[in-house]
Amino acid sequence: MNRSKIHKNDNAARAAWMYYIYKMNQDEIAKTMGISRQRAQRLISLAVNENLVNFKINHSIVSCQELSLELKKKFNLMNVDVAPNVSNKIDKLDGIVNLASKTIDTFLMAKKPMNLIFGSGLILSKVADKLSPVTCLQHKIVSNIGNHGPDGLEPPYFVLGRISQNVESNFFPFTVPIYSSSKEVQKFFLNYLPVKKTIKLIKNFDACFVTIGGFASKKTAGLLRDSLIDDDKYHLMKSKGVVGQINGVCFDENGKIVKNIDNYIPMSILPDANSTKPVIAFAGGSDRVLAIKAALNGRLVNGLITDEVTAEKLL
Amino acid sequence: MNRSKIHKNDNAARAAWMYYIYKMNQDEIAKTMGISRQRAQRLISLAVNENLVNFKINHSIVSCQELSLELKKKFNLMNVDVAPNVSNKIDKLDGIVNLASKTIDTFLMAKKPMNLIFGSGLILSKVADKLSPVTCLQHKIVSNIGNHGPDGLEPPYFVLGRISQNVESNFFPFTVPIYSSSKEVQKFFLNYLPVKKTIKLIKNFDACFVTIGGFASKKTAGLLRDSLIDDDKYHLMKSKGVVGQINGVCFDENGKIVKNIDNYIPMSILPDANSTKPVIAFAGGSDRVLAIKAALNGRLVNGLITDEVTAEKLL
DNA sequence: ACCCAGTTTGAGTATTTGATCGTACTTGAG
DNA sequence: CTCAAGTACGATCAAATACTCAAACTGGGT
Repeated sequence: MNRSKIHKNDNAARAAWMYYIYKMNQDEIAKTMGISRQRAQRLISLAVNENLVNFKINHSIVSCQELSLELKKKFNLMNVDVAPNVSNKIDKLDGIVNLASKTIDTFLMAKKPMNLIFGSGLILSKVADKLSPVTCLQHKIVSNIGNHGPDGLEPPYFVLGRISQNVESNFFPFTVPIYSSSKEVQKFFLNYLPVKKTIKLIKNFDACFVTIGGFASKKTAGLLRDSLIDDDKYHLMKSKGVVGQINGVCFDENGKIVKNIDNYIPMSILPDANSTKPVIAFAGGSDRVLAIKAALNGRLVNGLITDEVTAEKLL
Repeated sequence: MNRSKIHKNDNAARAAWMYYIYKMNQDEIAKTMGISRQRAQRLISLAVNENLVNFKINHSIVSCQELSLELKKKFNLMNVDVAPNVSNKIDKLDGIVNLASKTIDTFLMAKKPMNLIFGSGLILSKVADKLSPVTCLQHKIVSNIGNHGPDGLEPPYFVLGRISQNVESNFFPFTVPIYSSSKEVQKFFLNYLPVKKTIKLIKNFDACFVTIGGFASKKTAGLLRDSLIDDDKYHLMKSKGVVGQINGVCFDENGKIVKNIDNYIPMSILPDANSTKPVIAFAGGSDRVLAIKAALNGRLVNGLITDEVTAEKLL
């Protein structure tokens, strides 16, 4: 962040204080700051867009709270949050994203140094964009999914880069392919010193955040949609019982990892099932219910942030 | 909170979600919830009034942060927060109140059971009104200032009662007069079993929140204004070097407690000076600078939440 | 069943906010 | 220094939001 941006954000934050805390209107703010009303308006909306303002709803809506308690009990989870649902016109993910970013914010605020592991996925990248700007040099922020696809391309949702837009910390990308097609390539990377060091960080994680990808149909399978795999591989995987994936690691309806898929060796290092450290999934949508349920049953994750409709379907 | 209020708040929270998180407008919200637009508007403003919505500004305004660091250093404090200043038309206390309520919220959210001690004063009572509604039966919320004035009246800012409007917890009022005019009365209360028990809780505090009252002039001296003392006593106190008070306990410019004021034995139990536990004062206003400085110098408190102008004057 | 006091409701209206657009200013390359 | 591209600005207008008030609805008491 450069000096002028800090200065601008400073003014934006001040305007936001006046607007949201002191409940002044834009005219008054403009007068106090000696600027035009429009400028005040723009500062306020800048503050909101830059995530300088956080809206937190304190009241746990009864139905959401009930759902979250039931989910906690049924799947023996540490951490469940359910965002209330809304008309289907609105992107449901916004609610999950909001709760998720708050959860991550609290981890980032912690004084105790931690290794925080981030996977990949649409929701996670949206969450990354919504994190509050903070400096937390005490932590290490590590990716546990490769940073290039089969053809060398950056994968569609490169979460670490987005986090670093808002958060000042120490970032460790995972410099391997998302999956490798041969044991030789896999072996090379696993023995490559920088990678070995990152893997050590990942294995010593304090909290891990992932999304869960569905596999129900061609349209809803993220791996396929993002051209990380082709049609043939998709069908092969389906025939082996794959119902979902986390970071490209595929699992069946019991949440057991499906290995031995020809030419597909996912390189992501996931926490072991039944971890005692928080492994929190952000996921929702009816096309993912099966995948989420499988991941919970297999105890691949022990925390979930989802939306009301998905929560109901999981029960 | 009765059932119908919970139900109403539920709807209010839902509307607030849609408004502040999903960024829907009132028309859309009304349609989704099947209510009129006006009703949607009322639900949103209800949510705000009932503190169901929290506005948090993430960006630490550079000048405020600098002030807070300087204060921390100069007075060797654990905890300083400075609210940005604003036109003098607006009540400056709002900023302090906002930061203060957030600080207290985090204490209330803590899982670890604590004895949280609350004093008295205008700011504290405003803070109490702004606390987020939570249930925290793990804590004990204790008053360390008497609950009746010299003539038996409830003192003007009865903080505990206000807290209990928002917070579900275990409350322990301090059932003594604010001050007693004779050693006999003092003795009686100090030996009265229920009071003894409360004193034990107070002495075992985990965090203590107070305001600092000024003494600069007749108009600004809270004790006098609230008719807890009369003119004669005010002048007597001034002549003994009193510059401020916390919970009615008077101190001089070095923060030393002034005792031996005829017929005035304050009954409040304050933490010892130099406490290692957080003792946080919420105070601002130019008429209190002297009092605040004295309290900080005497290490009667080790944390301060104030506003920009006051912070500057303290340095 | 009826009444009354206190709420709640929605239509109408005033105020506030957000978006558009042409102009002015800033910046950086040549 | 000049020009082009991009950015910021404020006037104006459309949209959204907050307020007011009279009518309708409560529900507790007779």
